Amino acid sequence: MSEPRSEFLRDIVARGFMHQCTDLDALDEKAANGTVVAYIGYDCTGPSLHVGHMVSIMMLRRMQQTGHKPIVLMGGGTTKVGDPSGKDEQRQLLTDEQIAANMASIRKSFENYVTFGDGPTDAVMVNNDDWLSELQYIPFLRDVGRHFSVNRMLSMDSVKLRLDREQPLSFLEFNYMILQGYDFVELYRRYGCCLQMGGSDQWGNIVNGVELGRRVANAQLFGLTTPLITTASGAKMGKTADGAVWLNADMRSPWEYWQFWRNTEDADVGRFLRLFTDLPLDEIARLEKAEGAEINEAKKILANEATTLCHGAQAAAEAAETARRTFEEGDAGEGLPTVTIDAARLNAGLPLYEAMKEAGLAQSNGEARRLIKGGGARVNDQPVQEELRSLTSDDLGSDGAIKLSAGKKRHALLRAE
RNA sequence: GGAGGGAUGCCUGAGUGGUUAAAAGGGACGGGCUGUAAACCCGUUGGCUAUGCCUACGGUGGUUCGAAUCCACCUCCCUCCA
Repeated sequence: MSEPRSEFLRDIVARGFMHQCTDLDALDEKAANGTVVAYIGYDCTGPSLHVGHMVSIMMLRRMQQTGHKPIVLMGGGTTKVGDPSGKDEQRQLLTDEQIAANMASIRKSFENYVTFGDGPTDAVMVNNDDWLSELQYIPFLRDVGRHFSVNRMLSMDSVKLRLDREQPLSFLEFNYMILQGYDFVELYRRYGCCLQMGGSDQWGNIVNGVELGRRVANAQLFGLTTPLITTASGAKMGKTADGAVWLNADMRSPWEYWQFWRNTEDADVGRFLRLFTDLPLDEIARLEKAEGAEINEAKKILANEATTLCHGAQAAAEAAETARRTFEEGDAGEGLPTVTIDAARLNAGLPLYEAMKEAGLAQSNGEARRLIKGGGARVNDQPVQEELRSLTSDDLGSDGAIKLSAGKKRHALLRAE
């Protein structure tokens, strides 16, 4: 197809959100002529989403901005069943209260990206437990199961891969695609939802839903997937030194969030600006042209924009200022993660490794000691030689804090009281 | 139901009685070079009250001076046969 007619598709194609679509022309037609209701499904086993979810979250944002209605589907029902995939990571069963708490927490994050409400283009959040838990086995098999050919299910990638590798596949798992397909039909009936989006790994499941909709509801449904986002060096995006980059501020501070984006590889800057910020495309084109060290300016803009969306403009500005003082002036930025310890311990001489552990710069004393031994630790920007160096009140700077560093990028302030 | 094979550190995967906190690779972290980038080179990679102690090779018991390694039972997985 040439240039899409609808603003929605034009926007997401230009920004790199498009991977595959079941019927791009027909969807374009529909989006150009009216409001499209679309959904993306999320797991709710945890209280927060992370950067790996950002592409789909931004997708919903783009939708709403171009006049359509996003639905956030939470997999409360499927969570209850428990996903048997992954051999050492069987999901613990969560109680209804935990699921409700997780949903509420995730919804708070979403509120930064889409507007919830009752209007025609307001977002809604729904839980598939509302209908999945009501299902009755025999009627479900008769109404929905009859439309799934086992022959075809066996040929689906997700299944075939498992079988080819001779890995186990439980019947429960085998049913996942059916339940997911059913979600789509249910959302169509309840909200007139006609588009499901998701990562490229969801393609098979999405197509199943589209098919099922045609068969049981005679509906024309659409599926659209986003590409899997990896960094230019091929790594899956969204992990750092200590795990996932969560969106909730209490799990990952805005400062760390800002740092995550600031540390983007050169080759990814343009792509990420298009995907993860609202900046106009022509401005991004200008920014990504920067050569050499100048690209760092674009990275700062990326970090500012992404952090503003997630944590607000003030938090982003504070993180940027902390970064400027810490990295460009070699100063102890006020906004660095700060831990407070008992002054008595400092007076008595606090082993550096212990302080580093408590400041979150190392997971264990041993790791901290290795770090020191390897020359990666600094106190007030002075490299540390002795592995058993102790901190005392003499190390306190003029601002009453000791700056601890692990490597060049991870810093923390230690205050006594 | 029968026969055989397997379960090792973050992951893959060696190791079949002591020198094994466990080869090798990956990943991750740190150092060097840089631009808070990539690539490359080097180092580190169980915990602790740290020249020692503790925990660890699916689980529980046992044999032995000594077990990831041998035996018994259990759990889970795979293959073949019914």
